[in-house]
Amino acid sequence: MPYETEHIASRLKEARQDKGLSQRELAARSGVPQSHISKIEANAVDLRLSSLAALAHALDLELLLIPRKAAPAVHSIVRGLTAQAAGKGSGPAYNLDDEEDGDG
Amino acid sequence: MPYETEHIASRLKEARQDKGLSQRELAARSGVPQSHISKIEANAVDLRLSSLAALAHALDLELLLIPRKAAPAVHSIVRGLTAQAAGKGSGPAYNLDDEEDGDG
DNA sequence: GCCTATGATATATAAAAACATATCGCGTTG
DNA sequence: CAACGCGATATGTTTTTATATATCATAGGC
Repeated sequence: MPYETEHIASRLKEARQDKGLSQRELAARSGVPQSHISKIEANAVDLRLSSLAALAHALDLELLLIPRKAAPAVHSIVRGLTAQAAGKGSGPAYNLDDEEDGDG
Repeated sequence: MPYETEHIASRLKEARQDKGLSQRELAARSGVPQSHISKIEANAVDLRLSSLAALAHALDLELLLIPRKAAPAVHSIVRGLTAQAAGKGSGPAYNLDDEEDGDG
């Protein structure tokens, strides 16, 4: 029974687009064929860990296994960094103190 | 060129042992054969994402792709939770203030 | 000693990923 | 209109995973 891998696929696509890369450019960087990247991003293939690692590397991403209960905290951290990167120099500074609060 | 997948293999083994499960017990919970789990934990196979997801689910782990620059902060979070679980009721409370320091 | 459980290894088979290569329809640009 | 780049799709081949099943050496308990 497959557990959710859709989030991996969409995360890869989102990261590629955030970096302004085309699938062909990512193929050149990662060594994974463009046609395969298309399938991967559509979650149309059960890809190998080595392919995922190659794509993650090319997109400056880290593949992690974390305790499920740490996931909310980790998502907050990541969201904070993403917002910081997006609103560079304009948004509020990242607040470590707020971390344990959690946000809706 | 393979990028590091060893950390995934060792993370899976560590989580299984932390839960006091044998490979056969994990096989029963995840649907992945014990002989395959042995290879996976030895990083002797380039496993499929669906297999990884099944194992992660059985071990209460979440598979995440995060920005590389968020990795140190995330590792701190996870270490804090792990220490908290290990030293439940006896060790010091988890200190958020210490997070940014980082430890060697 | 016997029994049980463990993790590692072996064998054979089926299914699918990975790859190379090509091409398509679509949108944009000049 | 032609050219270009995009993502999606197709084809054929090779390699590898995943599986079932069995067995091994080792360790522990009785």
